Amino acid sequence: MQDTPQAIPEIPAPPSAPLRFDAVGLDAKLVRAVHDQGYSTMTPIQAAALPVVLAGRDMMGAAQTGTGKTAAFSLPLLQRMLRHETSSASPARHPVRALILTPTRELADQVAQNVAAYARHTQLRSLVVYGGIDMKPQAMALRQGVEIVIATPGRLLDHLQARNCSLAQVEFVVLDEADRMLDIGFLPDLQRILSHLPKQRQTLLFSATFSGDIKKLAQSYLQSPQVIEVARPNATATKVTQRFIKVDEDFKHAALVQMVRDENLTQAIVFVNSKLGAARLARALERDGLVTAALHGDKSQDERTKALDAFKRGEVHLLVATDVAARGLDVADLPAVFNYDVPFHAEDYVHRIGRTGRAGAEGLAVTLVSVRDERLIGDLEKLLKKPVEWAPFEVRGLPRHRPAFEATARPRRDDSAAPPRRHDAPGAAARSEAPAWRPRPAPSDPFFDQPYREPERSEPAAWERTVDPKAALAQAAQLRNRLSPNIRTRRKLPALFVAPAPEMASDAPATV
DNA sequence: AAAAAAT
Repeated sequence: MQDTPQAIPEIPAPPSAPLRFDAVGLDAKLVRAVHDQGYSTMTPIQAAALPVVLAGRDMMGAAQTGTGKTAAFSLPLLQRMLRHETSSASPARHPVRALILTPTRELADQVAQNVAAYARHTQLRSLVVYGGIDMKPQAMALRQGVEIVIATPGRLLDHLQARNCSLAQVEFVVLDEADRMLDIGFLPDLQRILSHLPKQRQTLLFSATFSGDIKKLAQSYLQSPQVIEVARPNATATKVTQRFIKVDEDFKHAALVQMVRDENLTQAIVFVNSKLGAARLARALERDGLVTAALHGDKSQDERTKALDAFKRGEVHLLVATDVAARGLDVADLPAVFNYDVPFHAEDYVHRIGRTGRAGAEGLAVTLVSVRDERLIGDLEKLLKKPVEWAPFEVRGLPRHRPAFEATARPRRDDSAAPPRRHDAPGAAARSEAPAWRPRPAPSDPFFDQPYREPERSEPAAWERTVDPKAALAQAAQLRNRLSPNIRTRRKLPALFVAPAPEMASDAPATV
């Protein structure tokens, strides 16, 4: 492993005029496919990654979400594969030559669709492989022979064990959302997969976030990699308006509904931290006249697919999801994201809010912070390298519903001894003038006491290339605003109607 | 603390 790789290919400086796909030596078949998708000029990450991948270099690419990472690796990868394109029908002539791994099934599907679109005019075949669905069709397709496999780790290992495919001929590996793929939960599977691959190969890592630790770990899987960072690493998209509001845990539901109404939102993803929480919240929100769907790992794959498709078609107002939906998912024109819970890992915040404000569009990200979420805010500020700005917010009236679990909650063992819980009687709470959000004495609270300190940022190494973030964003915005690939016409939603609860008739804020 | 990914 070397620290200072030689023979660094020339990377184009941030182009003053956007670089066109037909002006960078890509095969005409690929250019045609790109044009079919409605693209003509490259985003900065695409312009930067292309020559590196074409030169056969390993690379680590960090770029904001929604800036075209998938095309950034698939196009040059396809280009390289085309040099040895074969049209033989024999499976032996169609070994798996490229492997793309993703952390969720939905993302695998999405990447596969993009790859297939870019490869449509070539002889190269691609296949997506993941769990939760019948293995047989996948096995048959693998045995027929495919050059490109897009997969989640578990099912791929299954196929390897069943000898449905060999990875001995793989020339290219891509880890999408690489930092997630390298985290402790995925690492064992990943290592087993990588052990099937030849040492001699090209490895590409992509993500919007790379923590320092992961960067170090990643080095051991890469050979003298080129690191490409477009915009500040770990940065959140600047087109997304971020709003943090303080709200009592019991009033989050009401706050969410109120904001959806006030902002006239047609759609939003609502992120929660647990699968059970997602299911409960989705159900509870239905009672407010909102069409919701839950998306989490306890659902069957069929349900997951249906939920996401319905949301993408615009038939669902609110998609209540766990972090299964945090990364990579491209929902066209999504106006807003809510963090009903503050994510456990700060990077996930970046990924979550990256679902909105994509392709240069405006987006709104609202994070609901209760007392129990507060300690996570510190981590977030460290990652964002600035203190969060609290937006003023008041819940008008009172929550219409008790938390869903109230109805079925079993009495606690020592229920008689326990002090009455406030959410047992939300109405009573207000009548007795209990505050919805209890402002705590800020000066004495250690959370607010800590002076904000700018985290140290090491200078990027000489071989790191940083593209001007402003130019990058402007370019991406301009590009994707004009062209809208893969955007299906959205069915018109019925006008958003949230039945006002009797308690909400009053505009008097519940806050004291 | 949680979620994801194989069944």
